Amino acid sequence: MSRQRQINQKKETRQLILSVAKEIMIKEGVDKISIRKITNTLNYSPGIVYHYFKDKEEIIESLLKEGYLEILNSIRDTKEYEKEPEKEIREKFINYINAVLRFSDVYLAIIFSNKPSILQYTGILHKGVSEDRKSIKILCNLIRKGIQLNQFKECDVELTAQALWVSIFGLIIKLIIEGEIEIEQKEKLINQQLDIIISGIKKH
Amino acid sequence: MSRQRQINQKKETRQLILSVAKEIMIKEGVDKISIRKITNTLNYSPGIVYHYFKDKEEIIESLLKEGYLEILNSIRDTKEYEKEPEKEIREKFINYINAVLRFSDVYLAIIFSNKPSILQYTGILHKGVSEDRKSIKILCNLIRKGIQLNQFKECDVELTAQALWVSIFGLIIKLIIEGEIEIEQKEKLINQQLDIIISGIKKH
Amino acid sequence: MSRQRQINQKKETRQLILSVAKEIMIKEGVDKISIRKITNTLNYSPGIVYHYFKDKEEIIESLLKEGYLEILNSIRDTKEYEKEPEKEIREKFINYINAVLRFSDVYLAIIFSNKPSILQYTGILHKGVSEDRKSIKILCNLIRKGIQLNQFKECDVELTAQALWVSIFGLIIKLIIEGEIEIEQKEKLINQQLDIIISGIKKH
Amino acid sequence: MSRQRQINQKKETRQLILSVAKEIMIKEGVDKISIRKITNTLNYSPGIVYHYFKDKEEIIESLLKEGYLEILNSIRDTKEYEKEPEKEIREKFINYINAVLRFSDVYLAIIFSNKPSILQYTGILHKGVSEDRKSIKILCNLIRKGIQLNQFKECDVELTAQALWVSIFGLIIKLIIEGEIEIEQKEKLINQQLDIIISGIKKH
DNA sequence: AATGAATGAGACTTCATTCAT
DNA sequence: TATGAATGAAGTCTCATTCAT
Repeated sequence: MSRQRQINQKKETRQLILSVAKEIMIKEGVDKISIRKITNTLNYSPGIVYHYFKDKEEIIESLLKEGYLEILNSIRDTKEYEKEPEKEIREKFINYINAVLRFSDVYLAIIFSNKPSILQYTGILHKGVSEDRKSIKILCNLIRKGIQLNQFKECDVELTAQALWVSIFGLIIKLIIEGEIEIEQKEKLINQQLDIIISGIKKH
Repeated sequence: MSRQRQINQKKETRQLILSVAKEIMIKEGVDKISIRKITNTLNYSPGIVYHYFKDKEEIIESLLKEGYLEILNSIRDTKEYEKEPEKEIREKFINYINAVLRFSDVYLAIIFSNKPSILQYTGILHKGVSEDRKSIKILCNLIRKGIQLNQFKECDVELTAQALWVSIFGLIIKLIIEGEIEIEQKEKLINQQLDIIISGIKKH
Repeated sequence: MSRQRQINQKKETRQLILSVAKEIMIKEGVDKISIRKITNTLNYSPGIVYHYFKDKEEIIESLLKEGYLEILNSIRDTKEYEKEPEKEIREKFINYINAVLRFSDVYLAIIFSNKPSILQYTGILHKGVSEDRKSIKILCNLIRKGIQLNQFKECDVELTAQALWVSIFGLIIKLIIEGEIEIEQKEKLINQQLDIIISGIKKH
Repeated sequence: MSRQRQINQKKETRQLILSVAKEIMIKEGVDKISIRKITNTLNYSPGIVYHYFKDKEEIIESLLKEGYLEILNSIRDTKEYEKEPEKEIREKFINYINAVLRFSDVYLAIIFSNKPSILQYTGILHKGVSEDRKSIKILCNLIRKGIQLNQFKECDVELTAQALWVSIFGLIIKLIIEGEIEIEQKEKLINQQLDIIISGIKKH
């Protein structure tokens, strides 16, 4: 077998393990992941896992980082609307909501991870967050543009961005936890949420 | 021993078990609760627990229900302001936030339980929630009053109540998870959140 | 079953576990002891061990302490010879040698454990040992008496006690390891050892 | 590649494996040696070891034999002092102690090995040992010389050699097991040991 | 000569639960 | 009402070894 072939296969098996781990995480939660469950599903023996991962921790971290990347990637490309920050905010949030809901279990796991290595990426309530969290920075810029265009009220921009973000975050978490919401109701909820918070920052 | 005496003592022991379970939950999280840990702490033997509870599941459920009641109780008594629904909403939410933060671990455990028996008390996104969840009902009433007084915009009252509630919920969760936020920043965040969502429903 | 009966049975089972552990220790060495081996031998399930012992460590410690006590007990009663420290030293060492040879396997296991919890009882080379190890203290006193009686040379008493002890220790270990030594040869070796070290500390 | 070249390389790799095994043994003890640890260190794969050694057992045996040789070699070259057997004995013992302490783990492993192939080299208590154990023979000769020079007392030479050897052996074992002894204390102990046993055989 | 995937056994430990007493 | 002995399954991890490549 060629070297490349081997490396690929190794990656594939890693991926296989991760995907089973992910299934478990989705069905039962992060800390219900167990090496035994994984290898039973794959008809492997427990030991072999340690050929691909240092320990269980590494599996979980890989899992979360992977999920996080997936989410980030799926948000990346939203259009810009030169003169319509409101529209852009709506669209960005809708994209974010959808991306997160697609990886909802991973998202929950990330958000509620108390591993420092992950925590450092998820904090958004501190003062100065707009410097170190890109998504908040973008949101701030949009709000600022809206103010400049005389569409939004004067305000503390960062605090406002945090409030908007947190509002949407609350909705997302609830949508994930409650799970089986009808699609129509879900869309109504999302729209209502956006209507209210945007109406809350607009000039009248 | 009189029948009544016996029943009382039984309740006391149940309560004793629950209180130890609660300590563990707060210190280590819900699913670190174990019968062993409980009985060790109480200098009881493991078996006896099954005299008071069907199984571990029942302990946890009792625990969460109890905690939930504690939170609800601590919100119940807020003044009513005849002509100022806005003020009343603010006050109720502030009370709620404070109550929850006082029992934050229990709250997290409850919120993130996806046990159906608990979800039935915590779900608020479904249509018709204002019928079966008292706090949403109250919120709806306040919104309705605001509309009648021509202070709030016409809207789908239930959807609006849900949006408001979810906004605050998002903030609470973030406050709990991020933990060490300066008190000043915390208050700014709370006020901003309330300002925006209320501004979002007010007539202009 | 009466309370006392129960306690006795608990002790018996503890003892049962210890005795199996001891067998393994003697046959294969201390760190070949395993919970699995113990419970397999007893047709128990592994878990039950933790009902009787905190962990493996506790089993081993109990084992060694037990053996150590057996040895100590068998040395305890030696006569005192008011004016003949030399004679007393000889007799004490001979007693010690015999006691140890009676429990030789346990002795080896104890001596060659480098677990701190055990070393704390067996270490004798450190400065100040005469304060915390009784047998060395006694030896020191005898040497001191010999010096006062002008029978022994002036010397650093503790260091001398250590040297004597270690000399005998070396002989014991060798006797144990080599096992099948003729009794006559054995006695010659013991006497020679004593002759030389005592001659080594005497005044001439 | 020439046949010779191949053989050489094979030997080198064997040696490489042994040296890593030795490091592990010294750091963690003989029975913490594992094929995995060895090959991880060498960036080899586990399987390859079985190309050079039949099994783990063979590695350990090689290791011990090698270590034993090292110890022997490091003692071999001590000067001879024509008229001072005492000085020579001291020096030989000091050399021996140092050599052993340098390979202490190997020494322990050898001493407590119950593999017959090794046992046959380590017995020294039997009558007639001076015929078949070189180091004892040398010691006997030195003692005999001391007697002839009227420096040492008349005695059973072999028994005396055994006593001396065993005394030092006891010290060595203790030094190894107790491990962290301050260097100053260590030297005091060694000197005291030598002083006493030599004083014990000298004429006065 | 060397790799690396895989196994199967075994290590310690924790747990929920049952059951005779 | 309560105990405590016991199980059996599950948890993570390490290891020696084999084998196809």
